[in-house]
Amino acid sequence: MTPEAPSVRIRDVAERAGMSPATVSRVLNDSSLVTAETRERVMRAIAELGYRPNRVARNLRLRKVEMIGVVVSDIENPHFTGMVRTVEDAAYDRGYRMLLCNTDEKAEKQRAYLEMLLAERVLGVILSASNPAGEEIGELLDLGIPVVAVDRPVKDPRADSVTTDNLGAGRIATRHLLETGHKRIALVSTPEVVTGLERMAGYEQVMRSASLEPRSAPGYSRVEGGMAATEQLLQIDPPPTALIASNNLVGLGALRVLHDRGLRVPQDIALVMIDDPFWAAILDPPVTALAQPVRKMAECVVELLIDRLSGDRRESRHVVFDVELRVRASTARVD
Amino acid sequence: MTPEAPSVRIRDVAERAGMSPATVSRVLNDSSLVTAETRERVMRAIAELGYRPNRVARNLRLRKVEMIGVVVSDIENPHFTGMVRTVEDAAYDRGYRMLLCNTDEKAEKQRAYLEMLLAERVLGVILSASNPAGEEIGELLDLGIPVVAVDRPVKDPRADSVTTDNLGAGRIATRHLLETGHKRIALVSTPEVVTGLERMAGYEQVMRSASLEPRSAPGYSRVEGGMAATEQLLQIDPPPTALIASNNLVGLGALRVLHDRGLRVPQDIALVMIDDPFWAAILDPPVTALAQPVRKMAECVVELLIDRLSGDRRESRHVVFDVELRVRASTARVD
DNA sequence: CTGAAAGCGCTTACAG
DNA sequence: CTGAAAGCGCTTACAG
Repeated sequence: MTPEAPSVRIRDVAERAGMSPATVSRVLNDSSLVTAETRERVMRAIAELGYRPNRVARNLRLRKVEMIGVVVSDIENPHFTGMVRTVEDAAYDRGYRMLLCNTDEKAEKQRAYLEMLLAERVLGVILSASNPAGEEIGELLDLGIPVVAVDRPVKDPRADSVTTDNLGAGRIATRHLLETGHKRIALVSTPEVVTGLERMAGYEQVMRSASLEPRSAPGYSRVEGGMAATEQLLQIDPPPTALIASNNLVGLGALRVLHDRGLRVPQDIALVMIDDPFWAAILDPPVTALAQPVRKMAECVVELLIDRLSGDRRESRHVVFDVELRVRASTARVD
Repeated sequence: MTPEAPSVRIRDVAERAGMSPATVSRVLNDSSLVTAETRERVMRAIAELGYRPNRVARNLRLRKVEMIGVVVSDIENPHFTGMVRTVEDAAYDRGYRMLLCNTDEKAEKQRAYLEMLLAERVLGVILSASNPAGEEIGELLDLGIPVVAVDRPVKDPRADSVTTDNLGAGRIATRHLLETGHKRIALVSTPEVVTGLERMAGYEQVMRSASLEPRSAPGYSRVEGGMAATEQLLQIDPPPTALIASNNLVGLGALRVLHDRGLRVPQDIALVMIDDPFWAAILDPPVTALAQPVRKMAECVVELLIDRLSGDRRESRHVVFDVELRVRASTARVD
């Protein structure tokens, strides 16, 4: 490695080629008004010097950055991983790059990241909010940087949003279990996120209309949390005959505990999870799941963003996707 | 949204505060040589105008960007997801941001992304190479941007690397099955990546020393590929009594096919997978796995990078981690 | 078709 | 402690 790689600049290339920086810039930007011969000379100089344009300078000059910020609360949650992947794909095709931020469900980290994205003047932000009321969201919008909320809406009405019908998901899961003959149905909830609260509300509605008492314990969106909550719910006397897991991670935790306790699924206790990660169908036993159309949602998110970037849509859009019940062995009727 | 949010600049703040831009800059950068009163006035002006510093300009001026690039081949593969997450954490703590790039195992995408990272003049790059011989790697290093290869080494000797003992993994998996009494052991391979080739080599070595014929089919690192390869291996006459899956995704694919075919695991056929994703222990049945210390590896990667950034280590380092066999039901001895 | 010049929004060495 | 000035490395409107 050379001591201090003296970055070669456009000026150096210009000198070498016997041209002005303006001309070199034109060559680099495929301007049509440049002779084939000039282009040739410039290209040669570039190659000889190993010149690499500095995009930071370009970005400053053009006052824009071909980058979008993607802020999620847990990149390890397959739900978000799938989202991120789809967004990356779509963004790449359009020449945008992705700045990925993981907030760990912390308002403070969200704040820090959004401020950074704002300072970097990214083109747009896709946000699964840890703090839906964060002021930085408004500041981004003030600066003309579009924000698309995904999975969870944000407070600022100027942001677009793409969400799923979480209330519906909670209801469908509960109804499915009622129809399978269960009455003591408990919920491993994820109450620290709105989606979890909505799912819980759906569950409680259906339970109450069936004159049943809702019971839940918080799993906090992690495998370990799901385990602890399940342990707790199994203490209830008499214990539940069915569990609803509010997301895939707490679902996995729940299943692990059921296994550890030697409980058979679905004979001793049934299980439904909201979310349908790619490994749900191959668990022991395959788990009945409420699938969110993650791909479609991500595509919708990108479209909304692109739309804002290229056009001048003024009104905000809010798209809500339905979930789909996929019945598997974990809720098979036991006669 | 205002038509064209007229970004407020440091100069505007200076005017408002009756100060020079230099002073405002000093306040922003916590320079000690500024009066409390001046600071006060500047802060007020900032608040009144809703000023947000433009980092692109700052980056240009300082000729550095507090950002590191992370390039992986498949963000959806839990192996990389865990890696990315750990790296993000460590980077965040140190004030660096992460530009995440997904190459989809395509040399062309790798090239495009590395060029972008180079143009953006990121501080450093963490790379799980799709193309270990990519020229851009050398170009980054030429520019003084450190590169740490992870999971797969790269050709340029100036890059650091953090890998696992894949040859050993292939061997251990095979030996474990031999010890469990199997002879017809087949491999669902991932030959499009070096790690896969090494694992295969380990498998073949052990098979040959036991005078057994190695048999494998390529799963190309995806669930669907794993399914196809497994179908193929089951055609062999007589069929294998045990399978080794070269990574977690093809392992999941293999298991799915075994289920679909009504084959019992391990009674009809045993399964080991290299990689131990968080859901492996709860599959049907729990799958024996070779765990890579993903967390530790990621921490090591960050350390190597930081080390290069802060110090002036000249020689490159290459760290190799061992895998750990975790025996579960999928390879239980069947008597 | 090409160049000189201005400017994107910051920071900092140099004076005072 | 504060300011004027130069400069980070580009791009482009304006002349020619």
